[in-house]
Amino acid sequence: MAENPSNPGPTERPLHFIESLIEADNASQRWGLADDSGLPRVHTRFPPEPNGYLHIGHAKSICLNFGLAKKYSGRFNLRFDDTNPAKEEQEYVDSIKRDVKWLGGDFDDGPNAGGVFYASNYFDEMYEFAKELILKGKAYVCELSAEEVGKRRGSPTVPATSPYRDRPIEESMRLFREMKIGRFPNGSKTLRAKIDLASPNFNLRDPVMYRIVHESHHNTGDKWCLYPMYDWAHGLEDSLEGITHSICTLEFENHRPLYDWFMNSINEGRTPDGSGPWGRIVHHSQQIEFAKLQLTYTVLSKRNLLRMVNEKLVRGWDDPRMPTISAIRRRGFTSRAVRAFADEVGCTKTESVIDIGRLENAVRHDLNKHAPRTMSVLRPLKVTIENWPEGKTDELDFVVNPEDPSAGTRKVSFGREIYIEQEDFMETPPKKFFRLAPGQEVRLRWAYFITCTGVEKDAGGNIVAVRATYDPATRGGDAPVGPDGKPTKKVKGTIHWVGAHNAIEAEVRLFDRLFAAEAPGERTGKWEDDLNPNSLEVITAKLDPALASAAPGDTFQFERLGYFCVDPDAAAGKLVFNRTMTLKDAWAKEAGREANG
RNA sequence: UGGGGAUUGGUGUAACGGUAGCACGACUGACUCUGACUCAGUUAGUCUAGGUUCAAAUCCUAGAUCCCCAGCCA
Repeated sequence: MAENPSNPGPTERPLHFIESLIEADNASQRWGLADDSGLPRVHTRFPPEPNGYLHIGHAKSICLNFGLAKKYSGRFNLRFDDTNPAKEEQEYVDSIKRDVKWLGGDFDDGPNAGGVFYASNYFDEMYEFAKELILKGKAYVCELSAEEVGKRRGSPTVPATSPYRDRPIEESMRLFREMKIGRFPNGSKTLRAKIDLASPNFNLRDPVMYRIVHESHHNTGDKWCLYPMYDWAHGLEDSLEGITHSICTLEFENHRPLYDWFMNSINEGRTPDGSGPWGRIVHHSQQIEFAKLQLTYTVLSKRNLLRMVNEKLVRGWDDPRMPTISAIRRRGFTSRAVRAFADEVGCTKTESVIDIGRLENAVRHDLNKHAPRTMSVLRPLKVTIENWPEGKTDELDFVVNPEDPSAGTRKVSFGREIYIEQEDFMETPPKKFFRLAPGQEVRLRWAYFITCTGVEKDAGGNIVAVRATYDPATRGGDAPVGPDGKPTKKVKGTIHWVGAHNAIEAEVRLFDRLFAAEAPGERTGKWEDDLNPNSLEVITAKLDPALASAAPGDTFQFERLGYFCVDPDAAAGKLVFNRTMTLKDAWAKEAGREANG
């Protein structure tokens, strides 16, 4: 993760609203001082439910939460909010840990590590707190079925009802204990908070705190058949971990009154020194909501991503076309680029949709600085240099990364037969086409100037090969210098090439956006209708032989084409590359303009 | 027809009663052995209507539009 020291890093940007809030808290020492650093306490967390793979939207949250801990010398926890055994799996726990770590969220290592936690490890404490609420007359066991509760829910102006609301405390206590030891079937009873059945905020209409689920849990096994609901559990998790700023997305704004009600109810009757019947006051974190990330040309919901995987619309969770963290990692995005992107798009309460181009640019920007270059040809066209001797080769210097002088140079081998890109040749070129054409001279990068002398076609009239002559005075790609010290000739175009005598072949997977519409599903109501049929093209390319030793995950720029990385599918003797991202292409734009008049 | 939020160029995002700024995109141009990168310039905005004020994106009033909420999901 070492940044180039010559890179000044991200420029100063103004504080966003959460940072302002934290700085105000720090100034007033609202959360006290940390024992180790003596600095104002800042403790954040990322609390995923392990029921799916993390995606780029989660990345924004991870970068936000970890970034705040880092910025204010605080701590960052990874916490699995695993309160629903029916949906959660160990596979997801493992993938989430890997993805958070990859993004730089160092939850268990380094100065900001807070640790990894599981809501399910707090079930005993939560159970005790629940009994306290029953004792305080703030919770009761309800025997309405889910269906009946629905019917009795009321409307914005009509209150809800429950016939069990005023049952004696002792009775609720007895039933709650019996719920815990498995005496009742699923759905037969719940523990409900006694708040306000007439509240216009439905979350306060006596919400369920516990439901009975006879199902094995990935962490606690069969110890429990009683599972806490999100609203009840979440504030307690934050409290137990000493979280200062409990950051979540906008849809939880309506839940904040409930979050606070639970904490205030627990603290009712508690004292700072623990005197009195209920003990010491517990920590009450502040919930803060921000707008989650939305992207053009992208579907970002766990439910729909799961469908894409299950219905085999993609090859899996880590199909490089997916917006999951594991997919973009496989595709070759760097976590550095994702972090820069997350920082650039900011953090507000405005629900905005970010142009996917911003993410793509962040990746280009990062890889431009770091990716070694190669010359590789995706769609080969053979060129024979007629005035180059048969069998002779020439070893020429190639600059590994012009953006990074320390990367140095290496050799590339030139010969009588080479491959160039099909689209770098036109028999009848338009005006601003600076590449190879009959009678037209171009530079072969780092090699020689060549002039096209002829075209070979098959019976169908398709171009199958090209003939050319080279200028021996241009070795290395430099035009000869005249007596005045100036180049004697200039060419407008420089194209890449690879020697036919030593090129290696590899599978290359060309990805395009998974969706062809800016807002998938907007047109017909079904995002499936906007799937891009051309989101994957697999070709066999002619590569720079230096790539023969590349290992999975290695990233390169194929000059003039884009960034490519080795896919894990690669095996000994069988290279597979993913196209991470194309380069910007001003010529494509120009050519498109000409085509459209 | 209840409650909770939001609204500034094409897209994001600042400005917290005192010159509407920045980034991305787009468009020009410069540079270039990657039609890349980089650099310079241009473009374009305060949801609407009233009001307060010397002065309003900011304060007040009324309205408009969009998002969230009636899971024993999170």
